[in-house]
Amino acid sequence: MPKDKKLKSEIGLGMLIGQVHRLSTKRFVQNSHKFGLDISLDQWLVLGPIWKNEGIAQKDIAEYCGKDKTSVTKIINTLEKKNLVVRVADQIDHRVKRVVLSNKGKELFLNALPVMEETRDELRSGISDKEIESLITVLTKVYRNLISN
Amino acid sequence: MPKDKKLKSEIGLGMLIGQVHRLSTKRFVQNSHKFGLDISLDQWLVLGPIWKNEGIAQKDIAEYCGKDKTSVTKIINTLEKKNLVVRVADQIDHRVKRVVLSNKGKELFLNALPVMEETRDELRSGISDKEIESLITVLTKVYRNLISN
DNA sequence: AATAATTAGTTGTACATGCAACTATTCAAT
DNA sequence: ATTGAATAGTTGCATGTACAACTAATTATT
Repeated sequence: MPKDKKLKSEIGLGMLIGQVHRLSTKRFVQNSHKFGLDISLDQWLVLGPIWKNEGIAQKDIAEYCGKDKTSVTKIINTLEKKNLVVRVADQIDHRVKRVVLSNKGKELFLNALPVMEETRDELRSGISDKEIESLITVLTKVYRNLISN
Repeated sequence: MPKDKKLKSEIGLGMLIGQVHRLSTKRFVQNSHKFGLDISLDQWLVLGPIWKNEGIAQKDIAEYCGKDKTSVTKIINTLEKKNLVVRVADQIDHRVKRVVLSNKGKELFLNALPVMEETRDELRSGISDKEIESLITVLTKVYRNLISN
């Protein structure tokens, strides 16, 4: 029996989004293993803003990723345990901690780019740019409905 | 600064899906509190097939919800702690456990229907049926790309 | 300057997911 | 009938999220 049997009957939108989210994070990890790496999608997402903005504060990482500050704290704990990033206390404002990539972190980030691309291509396989665009457009509307608390 | 500032710049599709997923599960819980209930979206999702099919086996719940069997085990643990469901060993096949709603569980399920509807309406606010339909169509294609292991 | 409010980050708890390894039961093969 | 494979479910571990309560540092108020 095909795995998508249930899909033929009505799957709620919320459930569909949940499935796609879960499966795509899973696929990313699997692909990272295929490339000999070991990084989760969320770790990658947190690494991104640090790459783009060396010494970014955790608060800004959270905003950038749309994650809770506690989630960011814990993901950075993990990244620090893996020696991918380092926390540096801000000299002026002693509350903020600035996060910097180690050499290992930089290397991993670059090596993970193809993982991202492959996962992206797999997701979009057989789907036209136009469809993806409309998907993003509507999903963005849903997103806007949700962020207005 | 508006919360959706970052959206103006390019947000990856994967990230967008993650945000929508996280925010909608959050919203569901918030709405359940507004209705004086205390249930998570995933607990609700697991309750659904049990409602439709009294005495369903955990394996079938997992398939129905698209969840891992271990996730189902743990969610049912939670539901059982809350006295919403009961596990009953199958008389014929001693491996399978059949799950049944308690009266409290049935009551909660019915009371949570409006929570579902409200959350659904909030998600879809200002979005046409046609757009939602196209969203589901494309998202289903992505889903199909992902389930083919 | 002293008090109060805000802000950045952490910690603990509860919940959800995925993987691997495990138990127990049933089914298949010879 | 016995051995071996498959199946249903559980457990332990690592990861991620949300909320509340907390610390420490900064800013605002008076």
